[in-house]
Amino acid sequence: MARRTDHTREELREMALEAARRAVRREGPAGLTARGLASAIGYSPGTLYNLFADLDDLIVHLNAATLETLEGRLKTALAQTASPEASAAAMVSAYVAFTLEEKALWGLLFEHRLPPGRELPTWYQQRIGALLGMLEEALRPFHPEEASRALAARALWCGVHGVCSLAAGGKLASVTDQGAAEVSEVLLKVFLAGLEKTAEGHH
Amino acid sequence: MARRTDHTREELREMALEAARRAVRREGPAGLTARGLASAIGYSPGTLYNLFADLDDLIVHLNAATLETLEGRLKTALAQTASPEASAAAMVSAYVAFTLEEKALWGLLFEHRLPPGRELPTWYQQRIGALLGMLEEALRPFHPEEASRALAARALWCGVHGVCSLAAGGKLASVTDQGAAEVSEVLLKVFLAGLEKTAEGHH
DNA sequence: CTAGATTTTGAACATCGTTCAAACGCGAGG
DNA sequence: CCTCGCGTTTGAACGATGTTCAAAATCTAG
Repeated sequence: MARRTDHTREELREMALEAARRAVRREGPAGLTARGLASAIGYSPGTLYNLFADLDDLIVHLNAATLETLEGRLKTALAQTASPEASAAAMVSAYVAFTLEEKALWGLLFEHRLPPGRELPTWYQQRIGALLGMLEEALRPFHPEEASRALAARALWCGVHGVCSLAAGGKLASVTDQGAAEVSEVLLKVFLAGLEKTAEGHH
Repeated sequence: MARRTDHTREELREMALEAARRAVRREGPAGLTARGLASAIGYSPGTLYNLFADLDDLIVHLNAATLETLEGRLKTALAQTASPEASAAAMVSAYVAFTLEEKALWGLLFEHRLPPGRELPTWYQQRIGALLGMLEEALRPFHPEEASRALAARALWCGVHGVCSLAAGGKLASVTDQGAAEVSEVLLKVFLAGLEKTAEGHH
């Protein structure tokens, strides 16, 4: 048993990741089992360990793909807008929409913890940084000061992330899932209003 | 072996929860094992299942205690302030401080997911509602309109929660942990400024 | 066609949550 | 003071988990 030419190594990795995606979507993170994934792609558990160091490594790659998808969504959302207000609103609503659409994958992306001692790859952190950069750019018209804009962007992004985090976990209690859009919209509007006000104050 | 009078049932539950606390603090959620907890309190694994339905049930009770502690922190923070600005700031900084102080417990509180089908107890949701109520009350001077204040409070709380969530997970990237305080402070200030501005606009 | 290189396997190990019949110790009734 | 019974505690057992690795199987080069 050693079918060499059934699939490329890269194909196998992709198949495993897709199987993982399906499992997470269907049963949550608990559905991610080595044996389950292996049988889903028609291989034995041991083969998975030729493709990835271990399940944590597989999850990191899955998360990277999710992050890439999210990045794409934000980019297209941004491309279809004209005014600065619309850009910011589009980014936020795209972020929220993606979260609600892919609750489980999004949850895995931000809640997966590596065992202590292991660090996230640097390109991973860089991707998150890129997301922040996009938001920071969208915030430029509202906050001309170069120095503190990064901090403001980070604050706003954290805020929206918090809404998504609670919504995805079903911990917004009495608020429906639809409510996540409303809450984030309020957060954005009030925050932008605050930015403008403080900008006025500095002139 | 059936030492009846060693400890009350309630004492046992408390011992188990305290052992769980220590384990989570030391090794994260992964450190929570039935056998580990049992040996930590000097009993056998089976005994744990006389005290709690299962590990998920134990975690829910642990989270309830954590939530209670957090609630207490916010209350005392609130009691030591005079002005509305100080109240809001005190609540936010108390929330952030608790998060950084108890990263693992806080993470367990918000990131633990029950297996699908099981719901969180209602008193649990009510406690979260109480937290929101405190913040909403602190926001009263900034946002007189009764109707939308709840939404504003929720939005702000989600925002602060997002900062904490990313900070506790070490996903604020280049920002140090100390940065969580700064980010949340910016979020609060800008948000409050925005609230005042919109309030002005409505009169 | 053969031999070397590589991929794949699946049994094995340790550990996990959870169950439950049996063993045990304490308090009440004689 | 003894005994009986009830409730507590145990720990072996079961199924499932992640992970390893020697052996088996297949492909490719010569």
